[in-house]
Amino acid sequence: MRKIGDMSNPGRPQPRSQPRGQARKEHILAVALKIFAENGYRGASIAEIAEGCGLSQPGLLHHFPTKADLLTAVLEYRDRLDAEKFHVDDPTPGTAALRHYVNIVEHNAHLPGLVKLFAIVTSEAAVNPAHPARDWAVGRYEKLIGGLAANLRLGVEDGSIRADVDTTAVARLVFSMMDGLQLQWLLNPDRVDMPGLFRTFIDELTTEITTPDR
Amino acid sequence: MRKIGDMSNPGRPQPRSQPRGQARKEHILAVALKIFAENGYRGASIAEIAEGCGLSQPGLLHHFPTKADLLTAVLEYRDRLDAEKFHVDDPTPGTAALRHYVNIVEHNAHLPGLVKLFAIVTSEAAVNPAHPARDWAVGRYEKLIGGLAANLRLGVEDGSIRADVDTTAVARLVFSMMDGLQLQWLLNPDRVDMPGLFRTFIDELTTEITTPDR
DNA sequence: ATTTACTTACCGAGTACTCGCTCGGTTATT
DNA sequence: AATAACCGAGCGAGTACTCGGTAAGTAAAT
Repeated sequence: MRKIGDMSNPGRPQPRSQPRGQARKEHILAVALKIFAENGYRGASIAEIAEGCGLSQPGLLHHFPTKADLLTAVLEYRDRLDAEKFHVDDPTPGTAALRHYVNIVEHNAHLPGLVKLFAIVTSEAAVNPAHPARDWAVGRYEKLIGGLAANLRLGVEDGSIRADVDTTAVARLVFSMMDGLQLQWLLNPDRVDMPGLFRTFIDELTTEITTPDR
Repeated sequence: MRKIGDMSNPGRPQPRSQPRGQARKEHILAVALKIFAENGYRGASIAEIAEGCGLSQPGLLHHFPTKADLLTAVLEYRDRLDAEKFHVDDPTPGTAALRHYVNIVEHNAHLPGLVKLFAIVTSEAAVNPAHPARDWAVGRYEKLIGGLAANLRLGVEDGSIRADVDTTAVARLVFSMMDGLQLQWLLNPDRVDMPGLFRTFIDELTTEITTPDR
């Protein structure tokens, strides 16, 4: 715990508590994201990231003591930002939850850097059990799938979704489709309409799992 | 062209034409596959592959002059083997083509090494335009999607598949689902029933695109 | 208001190591 | 005699990370 708030001019909005290293840190995270995204973990070098920040190598390592620390900081930072933007923890019962992810995919279509980061890091972690982001990747899927499945279960309870639907299985399919489409889109952004394809998938899925009117 | 066959003992079945370097080469390809699969292109080292073959580094480079050559040789070798095993170019009209891929996914569930190789190399290529396997990845999707779409179009022509189905879009969705499920399965093989999930997806998809009986 | 004590934010130089790849040569096969 | 199949040694570049230091800022004590 540190006491910082009570300085002489409380009126100034000021970056809040963090003196200035915080701004530098966020800058580093932004640069690191881009370089990790295009080269993966092993392919990215601390030197390159440092240079992109106008720092020396030891200068960067002052803020993030190891390369693995830097990667996990980038991932956590992005997760935190995303959790704020899309309030993923709010309950959105039923098929509305599915439509929510259509919006996210549309949003991601304008952020290839982010998509690349998640694609490459997830694959690396999937393929190499010792990868520094392994726990992150496993936990991320758990969180995503658990959250969507919970929302779908709410839909089952209120009767809008058929009772015989395996909500976890559906959630897995949804995120598989998201990730698979991202790969094709990154390889061929002009010919692959990622949001459009995902939307048709979600539309068909929605009509399938919705309780039929009688 | 090389003339080798006419040696003194034509009765022996012998590995066919290639003297012995061919056997060594295939051994190298098998070892390289495993190491590329678990570390990606950049993360894998020629030294490690050579050691796994009982060769020195220059000894390996005698057979494959550069690292990129070795990777593309591995990928082409696998493609050739797969094309022989699953005769992908045979026309299998209609939804039978979809069921064919269910079999392949079931088969892949016993070959995590292969799945890893394709997952990591595809992601690397998707994320980095200068990746040595970029053309391979783009061309592979083109071939897979084109082939499946063509088979689906046959189904449209013979009336078993609805005429308003966008066959290319459906093909893209199928392979997206394959690749996305592979990631989740690699991260969590015990909890993710990859073939089962893919089969339910294909089943639902099949009923959707089939012409309704009237 | 100034000194003292401490922390933060860096950098230059270097360590020990790995990387892909080459050169010059030897051995085995045909 | 010719070619294929190697290997030992080494090159130049890059790797993550460390060491020892400096300069600046901050907080409390005087």
